[in-house]
Amino acid sequence: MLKEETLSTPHDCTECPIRHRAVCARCESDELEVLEEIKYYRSFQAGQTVIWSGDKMDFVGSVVTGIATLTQTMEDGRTQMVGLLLPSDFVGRPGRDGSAYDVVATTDLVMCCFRKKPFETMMERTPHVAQRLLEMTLDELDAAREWMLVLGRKTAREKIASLLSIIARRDATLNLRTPQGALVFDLPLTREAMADYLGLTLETVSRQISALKRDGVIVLEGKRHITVPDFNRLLDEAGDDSDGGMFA
Amino acid sequence: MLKEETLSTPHDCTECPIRHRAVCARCESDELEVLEEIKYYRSFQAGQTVIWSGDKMDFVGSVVTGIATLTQTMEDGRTQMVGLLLPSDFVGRPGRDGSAYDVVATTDLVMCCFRKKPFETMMERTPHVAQRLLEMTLDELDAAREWMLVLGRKTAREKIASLLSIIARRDATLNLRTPQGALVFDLPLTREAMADYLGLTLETVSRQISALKRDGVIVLEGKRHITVPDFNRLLDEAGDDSDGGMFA
DNA sequence: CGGGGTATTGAAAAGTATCAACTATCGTGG
DNA sequence: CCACGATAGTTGATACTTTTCAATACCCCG
Repeated sequence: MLKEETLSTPHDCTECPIRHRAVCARCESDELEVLEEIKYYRSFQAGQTVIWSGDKMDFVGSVVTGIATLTQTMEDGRTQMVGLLLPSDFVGRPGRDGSAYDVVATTDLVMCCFRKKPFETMMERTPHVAQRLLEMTLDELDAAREWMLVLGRKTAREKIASLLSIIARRDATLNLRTPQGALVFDLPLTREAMADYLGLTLETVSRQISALKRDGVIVLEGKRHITVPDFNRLLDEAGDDSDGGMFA
Repeated sequence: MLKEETLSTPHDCTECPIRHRAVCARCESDELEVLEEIKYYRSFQAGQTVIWSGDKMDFVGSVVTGIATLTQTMEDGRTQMVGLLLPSDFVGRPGRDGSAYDVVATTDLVMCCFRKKPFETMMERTPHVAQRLLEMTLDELDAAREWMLVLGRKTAREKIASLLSIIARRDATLNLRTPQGALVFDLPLTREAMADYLGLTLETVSRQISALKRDGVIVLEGKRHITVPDFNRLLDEAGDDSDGGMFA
C-alpha cells in the first residue's frame, strides 16, 4: 500500500539542490531563516497523488527531487496534462484555497512545503519571494503558450518530437552527452502520460515513437531509454526552427 | 492605408475605465502620479499589428478598449492563438526585450503604454504594481491551462461551445441579458480567428456553428450576432460541469 | 453594379481514435 | 526456480472526425 511519509530530517536551505532556481532563489540569509521556520518536507512514492483537484491546500511548495504532473480531468474521464513539474518548480497558488488541478507524482518525489498562511504574509513583507514567483510564473505562462501551439497545430509525429526535444534539452543542460554529440536520456513518463500531455491516445504515441525509431530519428533501448543521434534532426521533426541555440 | 495614431489627449488615470482591474489597480494616488509620467496612449485600427514576434519592445501596457490577439506562427504558416486580450489585460513582459508573440488588434484598439525602463524601476520600488501583475499572471496561467484542455481533449463542437461560453460569460458580467435570461452578444472574432484560437480550420468552425444553430443551442442573426437561449445547454455542449455559478 | 473580404457547404482524402489481440517485463508467491 | 498475474507497451483492422480542395453564397462599400 502506498503511503505518504514525512521526512524527519529536514535539510538546511544552504545545502538545498534547488536553492538557486526555486522560489527562494533571491532570498537573503535572514529571509531564509524565516522560510526555515515554516517549511517541512514531504515524500511521495511514484504514482501517488499529491493533491486532488478541488481539495483544500494548506501549503505551497517546491519540487526538490523527482517529477510530478498537473492534470485536469473532464467528467467522462478525458484528461489533459497542463504542467510537468520538475525540480525547483513551484506548486500551489498564493491567495487561493483549493487546488485547481490534480497533482500526481510520476516518480518518487520530495517536496519542500511552506505553510500557506505564513508564506502569504511573508510574500507581502519581503519583495524577493514575490519577485521570483512572478518571474517563474511568467516563464510558466510562456511554456504553457508554447504547449498550446503543440496541442492546437502540430501533428502526432511533431508532438512526440516536440516532447522528446523538450526532455532532451532539459537533460542536456545537466549532463548526458556522448562524445559524438548525441543525446541520451530516460523518458520520465509512461506512454499514457505522454498521451495526456500531447492530447493523443497512448496507441498513437506508441505508433509515432515506433515510426521515429524506424526512421532513425531516435534509438530505443528498452521502452524508456532513448538516444538522439542528431538533435537538429529531432528539432526538424518537431517543426521548430532548427536552431536550438544549444550547440551554437 | 492603415496608420497608427498617437492620441494627443491623454486621459486622467482617475477617470480610466480599466482603473480598477488593470495592472495599476492597487496603486495609491502618489503611485499613479509616477505612472502618469511614463504613460502614453496609442490607438490601432482593426486588423493592425501592434507588435511582431521577435520585435524589440520598448514598452509594456494595458488594453483600454478593444480586443487584441496574441498568436504564434510556425514557419509553414500554421498559427495558433495563445491569448485573447480584453480591456484591462496586460501586454509585454518586464525583464524581456523582444516580444515572443505577434500582437494584433482585431477591433479598433486603444492601449495605455508605459515606457519599459521606468516601468521596471517602478516595479522594483513599489510592491503594488508587482503584486497586481503577479495576480494577473497567475490568472492568465490558469486560463492558458484551461485552454490546453480545450485544445487537447475537446471535440470541434465542444471547442466552439467552449469559446462561445467564454465570450458569453464575459459579456454577461457587463450587460446584455434579455428578460428571459437569454444571453445576447456579438462575436469579436472572424471564423478564421476562432479557428486559430481553437486549433481548427475555419471550415470546421463554420460547420460546427451551423450545427449548433441547427440544433437550437444558439440563434444567429447575420454572421456575428448570437443569442444563447439556454446558457446551461451551451455549457453542456462545451463538456463543462454545467454549473457556471453565474445563475446560481 | 461589381469587387474583395468573409462565410457556407459539399465531396473526397488524410489523420487519429477505437477496439482488440498480442507481446514484454517485472515482481510475487507457490 | 518457474509459473502466474499485473502493468506497460506494441501492432493491426476498422471507424470516425477533421482537414483539404473546390465551388458557391453573402455583404459591405466604393
